[in-house]
Amino acid sequence: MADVAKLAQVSYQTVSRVLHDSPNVHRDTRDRVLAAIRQLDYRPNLMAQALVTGHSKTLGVVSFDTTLYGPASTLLGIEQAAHGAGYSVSIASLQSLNRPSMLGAIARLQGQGVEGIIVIAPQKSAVEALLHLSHRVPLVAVEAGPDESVPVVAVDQSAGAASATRHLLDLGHRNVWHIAGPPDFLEAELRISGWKTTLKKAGIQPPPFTHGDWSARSGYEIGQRLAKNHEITAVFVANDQMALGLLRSLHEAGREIPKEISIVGFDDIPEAAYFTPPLTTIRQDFTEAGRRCLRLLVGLIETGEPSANVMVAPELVVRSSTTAFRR
Amino acid sequence: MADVAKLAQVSYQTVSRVLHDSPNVHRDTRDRVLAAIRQLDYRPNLMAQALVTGHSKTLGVVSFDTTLYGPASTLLGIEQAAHGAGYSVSIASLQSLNRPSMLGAIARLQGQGVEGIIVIAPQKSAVEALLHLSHRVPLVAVEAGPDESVPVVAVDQSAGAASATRHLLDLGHRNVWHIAGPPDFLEAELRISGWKTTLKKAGIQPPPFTHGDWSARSGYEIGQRLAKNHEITAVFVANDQMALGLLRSLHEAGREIPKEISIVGFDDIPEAAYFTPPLTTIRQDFTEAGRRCLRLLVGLIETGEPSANVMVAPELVVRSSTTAFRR
DNA sequence: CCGAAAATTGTGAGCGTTCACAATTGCATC
DNA sequence: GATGCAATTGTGAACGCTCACAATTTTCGG
Repeated sequence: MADVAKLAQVSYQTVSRVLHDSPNVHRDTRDRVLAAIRQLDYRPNLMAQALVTGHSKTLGVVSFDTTLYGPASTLLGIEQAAHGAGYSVSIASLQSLNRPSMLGAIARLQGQGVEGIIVIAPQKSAVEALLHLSHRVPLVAVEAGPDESVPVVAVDQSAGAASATRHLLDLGHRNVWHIAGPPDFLEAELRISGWKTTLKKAGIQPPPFTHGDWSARSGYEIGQRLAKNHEITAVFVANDQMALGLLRSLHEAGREIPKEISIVGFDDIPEAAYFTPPLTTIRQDFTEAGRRCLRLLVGLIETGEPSANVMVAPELVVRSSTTAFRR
Repeated sequence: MADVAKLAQVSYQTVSRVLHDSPNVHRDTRDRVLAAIRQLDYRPNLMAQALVTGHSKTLGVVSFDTTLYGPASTLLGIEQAAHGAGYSVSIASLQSLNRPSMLGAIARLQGQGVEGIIVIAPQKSAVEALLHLSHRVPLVAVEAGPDESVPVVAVDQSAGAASATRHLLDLGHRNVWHIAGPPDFLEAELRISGWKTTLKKAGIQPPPFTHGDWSARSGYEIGQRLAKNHEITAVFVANDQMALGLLRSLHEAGREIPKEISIVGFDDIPEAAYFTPPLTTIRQDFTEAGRRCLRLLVGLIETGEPSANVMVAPELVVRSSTTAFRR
């Protein structure tokens, strides 16, 4: 900066003024400084800036497995929105889901001087760890349930599950079976409850269900068991990958989809439309959720405290894996 | 830090010494300082540290679409390895693939004070933009081809394509068709050349091929055309998503897989084993590639200049989408 | 053409840390 | 008991920037 000042024959302060386009600097001076900046290809040192102002303009994202479509898309949404809002994004991925790991990741980010943190880790154990934070940082969580202490952006899982179930019921199915996500996941729980509630409202006793682990493999294995039960005409699966596995095991068992069994997934991953058969599913707009998260967090940072939790509505996408039940 | 010094009745310098466990500090003093640090829950300000040392211990990752399985896994590998090496990771995603966008992302990261940058953007246009960097930063690219000017970590695409093709040939197929990736992608090009070379070596004239865009949709559309050609008995598809689309269109056209047509994909995404039928494919270890990248970059940063490019070997995974050709 | 307000520019200090020294202490040696 | 050397601790300056204020110049009503 001193070099620029020298070249433009002004003080370093004036350079700083030009950089922040403060109003009280003469046109000529500004032009001279700007020229010097360009000539020297000067770029302000953000670290120094952050040191003195106390604002790093950096956000942290803690996540568990960014390999999955959902978290990856959310991260993308966050990054894009952050860039738009003038923030940069630092990531810290969790190796395991215990409290020390979560606290460690957050501490790491704080040490880096982030101004706020977004947590993408929808496991109950992860959310619980958030309640034991010593240092107060602005923090927003994705899909962390309606907890009082942490602001949250979430897709309305329960509504999504309900509309999946209702869709199947509307098609004439007498009952809807369910393959759930892992018990530790809030989303899994909410989808179970949306499914159960819808069935009960229709006067139907929810059949037993099994927990998968989100993977196609687990859907496949659970499917092998379900395939033996010839009462089943409709299954709501808690995510598209497990639905894929289910599709495969039913196919192997010689059951025709959707003629014999209708299936609804959840997420609408890009591949879902090309499964055999194309999967009816519930679309979640992960990227939008990421953007909302960011807006919430920036609000928290810049205006102070409060902000209402945000709910993103999911949407039923009907394809060929569901059809009317003919007795 | 001053507070800690006061509480421990030493100078700030001594606190700094304890923090960096320099050898020449008395046991008692060290204990006193450590106690003070704990009592005040003091954490050094990394920004200040970075400002004075010039080392931010931060790396940047530029990527185009972290929503895809490959880049997402690579990013995960990078982050984990970075954490292990004491670096943190900042991300910048490209909105589009032109040079200004790439240069902007890099500039943004540099402004943040990153010590090195990893680029995950295997498009030719992206790689080309890297050659026009003004500021010299340690930089490593993933899958950027054997370019002289940028160190690269890559999976041996050509070898992977060759082993896919050879596998099909070994099964007795007289020819192997190909669905390629988008022309702008180096990986797509290398897979084409691996495929062509293998065919030619076997004395076979490579049939015409089509470019898809990696998506299941494009595989589906190309498949609809291929389905009409009854000469085809084997197809090597440049990625698993397009293979999924192909599977679907062939299925719709009533062609049986693998009885009538054998198919090999590329990537081995987690879902590939549960396609109908389970997909024979070439596994790439993206996470490992990410780790290697990081090692390369840290080497570049810490030791100075050189370091050989790294090749990661892909691996053929045989499942049920391929079978011996019976004339 | 004077004085005051406005516009423009410059100066000193400090953000939290490390570096390069300088200063002090302890302890064994002669 | 003086001498020297290692071990330990402290001091000033600097990293690149912004803040608060002071100093200077310009502008303009009367």
